Amino acid sequence: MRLTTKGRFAVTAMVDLALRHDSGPVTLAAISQRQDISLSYLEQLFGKLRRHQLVESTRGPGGGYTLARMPADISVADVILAVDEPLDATQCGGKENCLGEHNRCLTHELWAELNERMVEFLDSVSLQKLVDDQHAKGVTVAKPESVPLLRRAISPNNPVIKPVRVNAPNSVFALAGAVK
Amino acid sequence: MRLTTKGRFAVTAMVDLALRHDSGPVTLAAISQRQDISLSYLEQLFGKLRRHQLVESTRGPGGGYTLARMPADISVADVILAVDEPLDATQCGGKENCLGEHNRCLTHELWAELNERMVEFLDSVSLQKLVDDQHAKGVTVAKPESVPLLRRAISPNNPVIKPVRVNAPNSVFALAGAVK
DNA sequence: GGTATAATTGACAACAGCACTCGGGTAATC
DNA sequence: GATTACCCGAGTGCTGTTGTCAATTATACC
Repeated sequence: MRLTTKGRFAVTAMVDLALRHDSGPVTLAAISQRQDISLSYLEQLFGKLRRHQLVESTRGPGGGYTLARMPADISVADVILAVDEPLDATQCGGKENCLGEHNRCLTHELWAELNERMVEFLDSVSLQKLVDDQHAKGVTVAKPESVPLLRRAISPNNPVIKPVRVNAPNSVFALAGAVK
Repeated sequence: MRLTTKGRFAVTAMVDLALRHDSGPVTLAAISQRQDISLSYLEQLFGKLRRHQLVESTRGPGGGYTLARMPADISVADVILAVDEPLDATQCGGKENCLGEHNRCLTHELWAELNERMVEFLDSVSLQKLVDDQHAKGVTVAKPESVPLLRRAISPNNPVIKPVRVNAPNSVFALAGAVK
C-alpha cells in the first residue's frame, strides 16, 4: 500500500463529503474551494472513487457527489486503495517462483506482513470516526442542518455561486493545499 | 509520513544488513546484487542512513556498512523517516495560524492523528523482529558463515559483477524494481 | 412543449517533480 | 595498487498535478 499526498487529498475530500452527507449532492467546485485542491485533480480522484463505488454522482444543476454508503461503512483504506490503485505491495507481486525455492524473496513475506497490518489499521478507521473526532475536538464545522452554508450559495444576496476569492480564503476549512 | 518504494528499498537493505550484523562490514555491491537494487541508488539511500546515524561506514578493502546500533534498537520507522525526509504530514506543516482560530484546517488534526498512529506502529517493528520473523518462517537466508553468496560474485565463472539481465532476473530475490 | 443555457461530470493532453539509473571522479584504507 | 566508501551531475521514466475541452443533464425561457 502506497501512502502519498494523493491518498490524503482523497480522504480529505471524502471527509468533507461526509460532513455534508445528508444534505444533497456536493459539488467538486465547493470541495475544491474549501480544501484548496485543484478542481481537475478532484475530478480525477472522484472518477476513481466513483468507479470503486464509493461515491455516486448526479449531473446537472444542483448535482454533485454523494457518498455511496454510510460514512461508517467507508474506511480510510477503501479511499486510499481506490485512488492509489492496487499497486505492488511486495516486489514479486504474487509471482509463484518467489516461494518456489527457499532462500527467495526475503522481502515478499516481509512486506506482505507489513502491508497487511497497515491495511488492517487504516481499515479500522471509518469516515464516520474521523467526522466524530473532529466534532469531539470542538471544531464546529458546518453541520448541514444547523449552518446555512448551502443556503448562502443560493440566497439572493449571493448572486454568484462561486466567489472565487483566491487570496483571502475565509471558508470553514482554510489552506488545505500543498503548502510545501 | 510518506510510504513509497523508496522506504521499502531502504528497509530491505537494512534487513539484509541486519542479517549479517555480526560478521563485519557489508558492501553495497553485495546488497545491490542480492536485493537487485541499483548500486547508485543504494549509495544515495545509505548516504542518508549514515547522516541519520543508522549505519556506520568503513572504507577500504574489507570495508562496507555496519548497523550503528543493535537491530533491536532500529525501527522500521527510523529507516523510512531517514530516507523519505521529514516531509509534510499535515498540509499546514506546523503553521501556527492553523490552530489560531477554531473552525480551521480540519485536515490538520486529522492527519496528525493518523500520522502519529502510523509512526507508532512502524516504530514498534524493529529490524530484529523482521529478522526473527524471517527465520521463524523457515526461510534460511544467507547466514554469512554458511552460505557462499558473496563468493559467487567473485568466482571466475562470473566475470561481470553486474549481470545486467533485465528480462530474465534469476537472482536470489527477483525483480525488486517497479513491477508496475 | 421544445429549445437554449447553465451547471456539472468525464476524458484527454500538458507540465512538474520525484524515484531511479548511469557515469565519472576522489579519498581513504588494506 | 586494489578495493571500497563517498560525492556529484546529468539523464530517464513514472507519478502526481494542473489545464483544456467535450459530453451529459436539469432548469429556465420562449
